[in-house]
Order: sequence, then structure tokens, then C-alpha cells
Amino acid sequence: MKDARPCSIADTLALVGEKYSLLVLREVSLGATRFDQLVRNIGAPRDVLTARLKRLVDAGVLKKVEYSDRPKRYEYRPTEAGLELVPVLWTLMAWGDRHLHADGDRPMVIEHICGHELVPQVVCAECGNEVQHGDLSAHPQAPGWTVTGPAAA
Amino acid sequence: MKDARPCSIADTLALVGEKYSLLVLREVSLGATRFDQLVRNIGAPRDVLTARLKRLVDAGVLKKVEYSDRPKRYEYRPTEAGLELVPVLWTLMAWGDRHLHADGDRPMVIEHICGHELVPQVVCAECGNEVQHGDLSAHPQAPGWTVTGPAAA
DNA sequence: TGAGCGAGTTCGTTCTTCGAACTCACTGAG
DNA sequence: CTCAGTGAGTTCGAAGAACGAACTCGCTCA
Repeated sequence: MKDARPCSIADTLALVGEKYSLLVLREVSLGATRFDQLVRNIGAPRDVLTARLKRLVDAGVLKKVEYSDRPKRYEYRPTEAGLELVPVLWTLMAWGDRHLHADGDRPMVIEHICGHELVPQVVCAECGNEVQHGDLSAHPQAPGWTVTGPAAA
Repeated sequence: MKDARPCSIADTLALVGEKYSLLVLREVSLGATRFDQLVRNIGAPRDVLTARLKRLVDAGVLKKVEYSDRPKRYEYRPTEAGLELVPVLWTLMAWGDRHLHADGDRPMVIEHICGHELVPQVVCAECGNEVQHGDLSAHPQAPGWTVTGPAAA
């Protein structure tokens, strides 16, 4: 990572891309907000989880909310910024369902309020069309980039 | 990760969630497909990159394409499955631009074919509405899940 | 009085990562 | 022909992170 390109993808992954971080977000977004629930549901070592939670709180992705005075107890809830990251999880889930559980035995199904099973799709907010790889062009704003142009499959 | 919940998010992250893997996908999707380009642009140690590339090829996210016989040289290109993962990158980038570069000095801008700057949005493929956290409900299909229901901010 | 719980902390071992140096198969210049 | 250079890795020792079991601390309830 020494002399890497400046990049918001890399910056975001530096925050939430460590092992377990996105699984923490999955859990808190589903309502499992307490330390021992997270340990159980994610299967992470307690000390690692402690470190991840601290990082996510410091970054403003999670916030600690006191749910008991005496003894002081806190639960972890997603912030607005954290919730904005949740769609990434559904997109990853859909990819995993498609490519890693092609047999159809998906571990979980998400239902959208419209009544259908959620199939997340990434669209351009401006024109509403699905984002296709070939429809994009990169415009570096910072030094360090020499883009060859999107590659074909 | 011992006794974790069965989950396509976790499964997907086990494949592409290791350090550098998604940055490899960023590079190859932008056309930097060769080993030394990846080393330079990502800043990863060469041996780690070797391991990541092998994993991504084995998983069917990348494929090796020979571009020179004598000496044998291969480049790494995204497969169809790999390209399906790319929208995740733009979503992460947008989050980073919004929350980590709030001052506006974004390292890169992506332009959509519609002429506007790309602002990716995750929608329900069925009804076309933006996916809001509160509009979803989880339906576990496998044992190991006890969902409390979506949490509020 | 004493078991139990939630939320961590501690600690020794094991697994990864790091980065510099090295290898191997060539190519192209002198 | 020789020799510097290049691309794509491999090797290796040191440093750092993850693992998991055990322990602590504050408190509650029987």
C-alpha cells in the first residue's frame, strides 16, 4: 500500500475493508447491536472485534448508545453514514447468491417493501439506467493515474 | 469466523474481501491488467499480490490471458462474474467521496454515458425504487439466524 | 454467599504481511 | 556474443495481526 494511487475506493476499504468490519455492519443493520451477539454471530475473536468496533466508531460508521447505566453498557448502532454503506452489503449478497450458491440454497432472502424479493441493481442516479461497465469513463483528478480505458471481458 | 452465521455476504467477502483483492478488480477493470502494473498501482507486496491473483482466478473472478509466448506472459482480465462485482466498487467510491472527501477533492470522477457524473444508486430491480434500509425484511433460509428486525439510526 | 452475565482485556501461539533481494526467460543494443 | 534491461514472479527473515482460551470487573438475582 506504500505508493498506491489516491482513490476513494482504497480509502473506504481502509476503513471498512478489514476482516469482519462489513459483517459487523450486517449485524447491526439487522438489529444485533451488542458485543456478545456480534461475537456469536460473526465468529470473530473478541479482541479483534473490540478493535474493529473502535475503528468503526471513530470513523463515524457506528455510534455507541448507552442502554444501561450501572453497569455501564453500550450497544453499537449504525450512523447515517453507516446506513449508506448497507446497500453495498445487499449487492455483495446478491453476487454471492448468484455465483457461490448457484444451486439455489441461499442462506437468507431479503424482501423489499414492494412485495418482491430484493434483487439489487446499481443505476445512475441521473438517468436511471443500470450501470454497465462499458458505459463509464474514468477522469482522474489527482496525480498517480494513467488510465488505459475500460477493459473488455 | 469459527461458528459464524451462514451468509452470502460473508462468503463473498471470504473470496474478494481480503486486503487488495477489490483494488485488483479496480485496476483490471480500468485496464491495468499486468503484474507489474498491479504492483505499482496498488502498492501491494509482490508475494501477496501473487496469492490474491491466484485466489481470484481460482474463484472465477479473473482469468489469465496469454499475451506473449516466449517468454510466456499472462495478463489478468475480469470474467463476467468479475465485472458483475464492479458496481460495488463505484458504490464504495461514492461513499468515500461523500464521507472521506467531503471537501470535494475527489481523486477520480467517473462519467456515465448519459453525460453526467456517475452517482451510483442501488434500486430494487423489481419496482425500481431506491433501496432504503427500512424497506427491507430479512428471511433466513438456513439455521443460525435469529433476526431482531432492522434497527433505526 | 455465591452463581451468572455482559463486556471487554490479557497473553502466548500461530498465521500473514512486508519489502528487499533474487531468479528465470527472454529481448534489444552495441 | 555479451551485457544491461524487463516482466513476472519466488524466497526469506523480521515484524505485525489474528486466534482462542482464560481472566477481570461491575453488577444482579436467587
